[in-house]
Amino acid sequence: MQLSQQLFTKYSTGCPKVAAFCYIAAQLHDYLGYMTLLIRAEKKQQTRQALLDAALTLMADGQGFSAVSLREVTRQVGIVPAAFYRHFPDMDALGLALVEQVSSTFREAIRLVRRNELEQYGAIHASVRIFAEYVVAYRQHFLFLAREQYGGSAAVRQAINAMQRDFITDLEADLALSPRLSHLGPEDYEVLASLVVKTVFTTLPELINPHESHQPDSRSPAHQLEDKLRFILIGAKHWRGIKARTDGD
Amino acid sequence: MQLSQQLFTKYSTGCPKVAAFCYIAAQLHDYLGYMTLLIRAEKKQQTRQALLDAALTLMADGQGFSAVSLREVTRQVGIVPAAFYRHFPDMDALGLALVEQVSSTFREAIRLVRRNELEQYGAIHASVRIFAEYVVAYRQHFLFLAREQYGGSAAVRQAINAMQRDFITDLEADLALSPRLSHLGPEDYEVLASLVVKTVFTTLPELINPHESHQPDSRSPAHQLEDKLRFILIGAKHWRGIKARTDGD
DNA sequence: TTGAGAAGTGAACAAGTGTTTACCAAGATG
DNA sequence: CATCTTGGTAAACACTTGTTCACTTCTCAA
Repeated sequence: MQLSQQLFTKYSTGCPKVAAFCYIAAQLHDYLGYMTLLIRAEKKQQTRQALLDAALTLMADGQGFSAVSLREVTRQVGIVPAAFYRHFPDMDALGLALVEQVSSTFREAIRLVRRNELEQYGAIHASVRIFAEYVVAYRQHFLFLAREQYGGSAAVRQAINAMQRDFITDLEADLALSPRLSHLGPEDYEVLASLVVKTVFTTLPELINPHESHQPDSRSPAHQLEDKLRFILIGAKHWRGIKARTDGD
Repeated sequence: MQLSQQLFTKYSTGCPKVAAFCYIAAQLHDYLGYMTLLIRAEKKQQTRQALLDAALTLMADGQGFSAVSLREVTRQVGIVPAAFYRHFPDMDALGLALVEQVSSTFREAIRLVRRNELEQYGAIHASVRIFAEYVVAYRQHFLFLAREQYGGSAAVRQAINAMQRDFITDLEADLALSPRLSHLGPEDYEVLASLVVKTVFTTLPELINPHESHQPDSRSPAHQLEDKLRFILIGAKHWRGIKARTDGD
């Protein structure tokens, strides 16, 4: 590392014993934990990430993002409140960074589900299972998403909504390619995609806390989500356009 | 009113003139504005209601319930912070009272929709229209519901979830009576009811703020909700039980 | 090697918060 | 009539909050 070499060259004065000592000291220095070994840019980003994680952790106790104070976050990270401003101008800015980060893990989840769909097309069961596992693995991220989609901070809320709309648009394009749904009109795709995405979003809390909202006599949250998507897609398959309005449902 | 009658009987000593005067005085008393005319119990309840309304009003500016402070609420009502404790032990208690109140206006909305359903069965269009109008009329209530269903206060969140489950149970029983859906299993009813209720809940923000989340090129929120419910119910009609799982959707 | 720049410090600031206490005026009650 | 009850008051309490400022280190590059 750079630091160890600096130390090494700084104190090596020709004396081989001192040189050897310095070498060992430098080696030691290299393994003393991140606070001492990182170059500035890395260290800064690490602190920034620690701030983001701290915010998520504090939210996990049940409170919303807007109830998490700047000081709490810095306290959790172990820096002084003023240092916060070296990374974000605002708690809102931190919230937006959080949205960005969380939305990318959501995208990754979708990518995983899609890859599965390509292998064995149409398996809702497998898709939901993969998605549910991913949600559990990234609990905090999805908890943030679920809680703040209608939450207190207007900026965060809007950002999440924008992200959701992106997902809807993507899914819309996807659905339009399906030969099974070629009988739908362009506006039907949009509504259908919105329905699917919002159904997934509302199921997030149940997927995250299966114990909290799950009654023993009913199906598991993942199983319920499966069935819900099935209801929707069967409905789409039998959709007959504008006429269905008076079909009697 | 009770007070006027009290006054009337209290000072009516047999003399007709006094009786007449007291009657007029009592009448006058009834119309002198709420600060001076109410008996204690009524006045207390009125202040209590003012506290509840104030909380809703403060939330309408965009912040979540848990971000509304006790002092803000009392300030808005015009009483001193300490007086809050004459009505609620806690802000959480106020939140729970709010849930109760809001849930009863939701019940009223459902009652209206149901009555319409009886008149002309199966008209999703009319049902959604009635519901949407009601939502707009009681903006603040439904905003509270939409925002706090996953919001910051754990107590409020749980109360709303319990309420939602009640709705789901009711709808479940309703669906089970429909001859069009007699091919569904008992667990299917539950999932279907949950899907419908949650779809309605997630659409609340769009119904409340049509301008905020509505893109000009797509259908109106109410129209979208109609179509979503139609997708779901058509799916239910063509549901073929457990076999549908491998039907290829 | 020196100097600029930036992450983090520590103390101070004016607000705002929830809660408690003693007190008052007025309705309810005997 | 006097007495108790109670909704509301005023002031104080011990905190916490966001933001600022001058400061110390320590990096990195010239």
